[in-house]
Amino acid sequence: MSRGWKDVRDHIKRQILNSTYKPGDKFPRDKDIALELNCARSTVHRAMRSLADAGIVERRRKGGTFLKPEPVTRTTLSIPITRVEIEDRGYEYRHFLVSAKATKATPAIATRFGADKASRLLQIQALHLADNRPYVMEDRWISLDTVPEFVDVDLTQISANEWLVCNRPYSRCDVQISAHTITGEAGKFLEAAEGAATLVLERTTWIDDNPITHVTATHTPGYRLVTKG
Amino acid sequence: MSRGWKDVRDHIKRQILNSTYKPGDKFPRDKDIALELNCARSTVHRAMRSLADAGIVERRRKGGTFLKPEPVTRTTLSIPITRVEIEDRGYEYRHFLVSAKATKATPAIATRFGADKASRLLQIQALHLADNRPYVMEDRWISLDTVPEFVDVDLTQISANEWLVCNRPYSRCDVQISAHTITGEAGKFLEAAEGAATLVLERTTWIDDNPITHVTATHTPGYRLVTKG
DNA sequence: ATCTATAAAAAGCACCTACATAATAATGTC
DNA sequence: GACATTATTATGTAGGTGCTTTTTATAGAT
Repeated sequence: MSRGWKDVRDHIKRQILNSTYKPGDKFPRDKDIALELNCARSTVHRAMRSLADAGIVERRRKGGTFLKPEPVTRTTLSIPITRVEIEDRGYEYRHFLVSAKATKATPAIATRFGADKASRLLQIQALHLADNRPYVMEDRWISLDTVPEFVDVDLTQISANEWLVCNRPYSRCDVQISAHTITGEAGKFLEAAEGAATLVLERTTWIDDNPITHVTATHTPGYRLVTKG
Repeated sequence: MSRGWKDVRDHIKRQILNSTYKPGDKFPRDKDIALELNCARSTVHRAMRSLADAGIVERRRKGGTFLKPEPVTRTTLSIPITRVEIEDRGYEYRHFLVSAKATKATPAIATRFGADKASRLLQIQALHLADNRPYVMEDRWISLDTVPEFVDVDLTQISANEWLVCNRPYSRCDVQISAHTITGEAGKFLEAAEGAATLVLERTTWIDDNPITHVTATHTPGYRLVTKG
């Protein structure tokens, strides 16, 4: 009947499309689907897992496989190192360290990192430039408890962004995206008109339960974030 | 040595962490890693594929497996049906059809859909409300060539958003995120102050090579998009 | 009736074999 | 030397077997 796991996946997708299964419905057991399509259970398993990864289907041991009650659009956002992002667009990259100082956590940071883990912090402000024009301004907090060796990094040579991404793989990353009108200081550094809309990305990364860093990246007006999925 | 594919994955992750492999480096063949870790090639394959899916590693037939030259933060964005998003936040959902008319494609839409596929279009503007307060305004184009049955949908009963997501699974979806200051008409419907910053999500969905719909969703000021990964 | 232990069911995983596919390297031809 | 052909190689996939894990359902004990 069908040949590869992608065919099986597409077959099931098609059934979802023409309402053979409706949201919340239970699918037959992998074994039975395999029997029906004349393939191995592992092939159905592979197809179902890909559908589960895509958020289309939900699988539970013993329970079986269900069509997700409410379809969700799931897409992948790729955030490269800022230098790479700029160079990929064909611009010359430069970065500029605005300030770096050890400070006490603001309540917002303390909450985000966990009250007990927000000691020994470094706050860094930096500007990334594309062809000498402002591209993104970042306001970053770094946990020196988690990354003590960061104090030895020469931030005139490498940006905190690049050093951390390259040297501190993380196990978890939260991202928040919002829009703001530009405020005084950021506007000055970004050379943007007062009141312009900017896209702001906030990222927090963790290694196990230890916070590595939290960045608020304010982009120049007109910036677009593109995803593929 | 190791037991499951997750152990193999974590073993490799650990090696990446402590610079056993540096960006751009080539990994041994799956077979050799399997030999070294005393497990089956398929187990290594499973682990490597998960690392490839996560964007950490790159695999090429014949070529082998490489550590991605430039680490990329990859995160997943989930966009539920607007009704569900609003109800999940504990608000009462309502939607309001502003306008629906058959019109000619703008150059922007023609480019996006493909010049030859931008005939027979429907343009819809709708407002989604949470507890009777504006939540998001959508400006949508629908290809009636791809979705002819859409003309029979009663948009006072169900939003175009929900009908399409539930009835027209797509094979591809592009998302673009940007920030804009609110303009006259959208500002009126969203009851937002002139000049406020709004997060704008543009989505285009396709079934094979046929465009289904393109939406520009303008959110109320203060909206935050959250991802987990 | 309520809680608890046990059994059963379905997905998940590990391992194996065999073959397919695609990209590269080596070779031959002009 | 430039180009086409062929061989090689590492990943990708299909199929099969047998076991594990988790969760549900059931039977038993109080």
